[in-house]
Amino acid sequence: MKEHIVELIHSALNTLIEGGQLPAELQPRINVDRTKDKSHGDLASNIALTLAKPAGKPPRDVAQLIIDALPTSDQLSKAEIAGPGFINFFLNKAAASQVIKDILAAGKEYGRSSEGQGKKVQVEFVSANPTGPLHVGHGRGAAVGDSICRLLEATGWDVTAEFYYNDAGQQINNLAISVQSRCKGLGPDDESWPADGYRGEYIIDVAKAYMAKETIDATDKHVTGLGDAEDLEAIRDFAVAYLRREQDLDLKAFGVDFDVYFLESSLYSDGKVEDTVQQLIDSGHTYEKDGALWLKTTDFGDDKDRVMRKSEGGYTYFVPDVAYHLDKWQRGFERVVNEQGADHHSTITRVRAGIQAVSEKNQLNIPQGWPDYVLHQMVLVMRGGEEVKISKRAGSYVTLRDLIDEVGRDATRYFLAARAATSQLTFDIDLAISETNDNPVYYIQYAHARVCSVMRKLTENGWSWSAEQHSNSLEVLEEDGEKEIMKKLSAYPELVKNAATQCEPHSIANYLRELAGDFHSYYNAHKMLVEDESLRNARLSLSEAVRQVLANGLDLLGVSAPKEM
RNA sequence: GCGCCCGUAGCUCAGCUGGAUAGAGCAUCCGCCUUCUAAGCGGAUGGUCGCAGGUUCGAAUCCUGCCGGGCGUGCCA
Repeated sequence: MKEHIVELIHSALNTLIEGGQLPAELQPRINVDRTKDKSHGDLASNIALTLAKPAGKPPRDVAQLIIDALPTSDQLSKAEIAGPGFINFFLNKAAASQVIKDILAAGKEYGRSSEGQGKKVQVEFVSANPTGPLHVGHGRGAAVGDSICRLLEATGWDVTAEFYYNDAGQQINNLAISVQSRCKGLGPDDESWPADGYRGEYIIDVAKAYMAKETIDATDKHVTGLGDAEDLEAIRDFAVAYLRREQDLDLKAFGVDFDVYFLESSLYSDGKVEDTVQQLIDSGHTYEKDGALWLKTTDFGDDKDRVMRKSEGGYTYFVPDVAYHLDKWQRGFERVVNEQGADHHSTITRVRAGIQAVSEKNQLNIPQGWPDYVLHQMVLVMRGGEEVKISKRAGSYVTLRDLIDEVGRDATRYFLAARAATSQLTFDIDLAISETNDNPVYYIQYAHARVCSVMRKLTENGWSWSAEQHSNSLEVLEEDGEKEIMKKLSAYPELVKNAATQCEPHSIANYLRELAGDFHSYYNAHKMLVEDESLRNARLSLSEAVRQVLANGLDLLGVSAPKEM
């Protein structure tokens, strides 16, 4: 519909230019927007305002010229000047209600598009170290990342959801010695407790399982505890497998699936880290200093160079990360979205610098801004009116599992995805638990259930309705509430495209809240199951269209759409 | 010090590729269940869009400088 209006304006401008009423060199970008206020019609353009100066005429005069030159359209009832020079377009009934037919015909496909052209995109998210349970911050990453995957899939991308396990490095050593200490019966208060040890209670569970020789069935291997507190290697393997399994269970409970679990350790065992280091050296962007190997990240916009290989011989964390991303590129992902916590911000410049150094040398032509990053800000957890400090070492935790158990999967997912990633998020546990009924997600689900309920009542009354038969006589829909809903429904496909392009699932959440509100309001004011058959069927068509869009939108958030509540 | 993010109603947050009187939920107050699920609806109260400049016909939105908060700024990951 927007495109139609743009074409009309375009045509009008051409007419005016040909007629000499507007200067020929105009190359305006024609902007058409949905109006906020219904008195402004359905769609509006500011074209006359932007053309006023180059045309040398007052905006309202330009608007009048354009309106007079508009070709006739069978979809408009009128176009008028408003305010300083906006042109407001009013759709006629047939054009306005077309959206209902579109939705009923498309069903689950409504809002989906082929923008991505089937190209490969990888979304990496959560990527928690297997050193403890997933906490609320990981939950935010899971909710946002999974929604981004769903949005990209809905807009025609070939999506791979990937989880990167940092199962190598110092954190894992800390985990191993922490479990070992627990195996030996030590606690955090003991003198010989390791300085960097994890103090959380869950370490005791891991130690007990190891000593009891339990078998862990992880995604890709089975590990059995040896029960030997002296065998640090065995403890490490067991602990990692144990915690990976716990994380997998949490994610499953959260409704988040991954296509690929990538192990950092595989980059070492496959020689990719060594290979990457060699390529970086060959690129000429490295140097030795103070017994360490440095990458000249300043060649790529960093404010100082960074150590790649420490003087003691180990690599710093970003080196395997560079190797990992080169691997992603080689796997053919021309678009990669990394969803992670904002505390990882500093890695971006380094990873991109390493990628560019290798790309430059091997002429890989990796774009400078590749990969994309979506960084979510911290989640502040409130409990009992106080902030809960999240510290893995101190063992102070709000786990994702706690939230799912206490608040519910749907509400937790909605809550964590409904805010812009760039904003800090305050998750008030008391509020989420005690006022469950006021949670927006139930409000949206209830709207969906209400339509289902009406449909059930319909059959109880001996009436029937079907999308095929009753989506054609919609001209009886002329209440303000009905028009508002149709307008909102027609905005959905564009919303999905924007949300996918910008990686902003929260806009879907907000939209659904508004649509549900419009529907509840309408439902309360107008009876659906009226005696008048044509009005009844038209309203049912509208309701079913709302239900469909709510269901489609909730699916993008990974939230269920219940038939009854 | 430097980099990134944020600052909008009492609280939690939308709105930010500039547009018409700044929105929602919660909280507070007043109403609505013999009627398709009241997990709902209607109404009221509540805002110098952190501050100051600038660009523009037009700024919560863009630019600059301040102020305040968060996260980084490791030969930790």
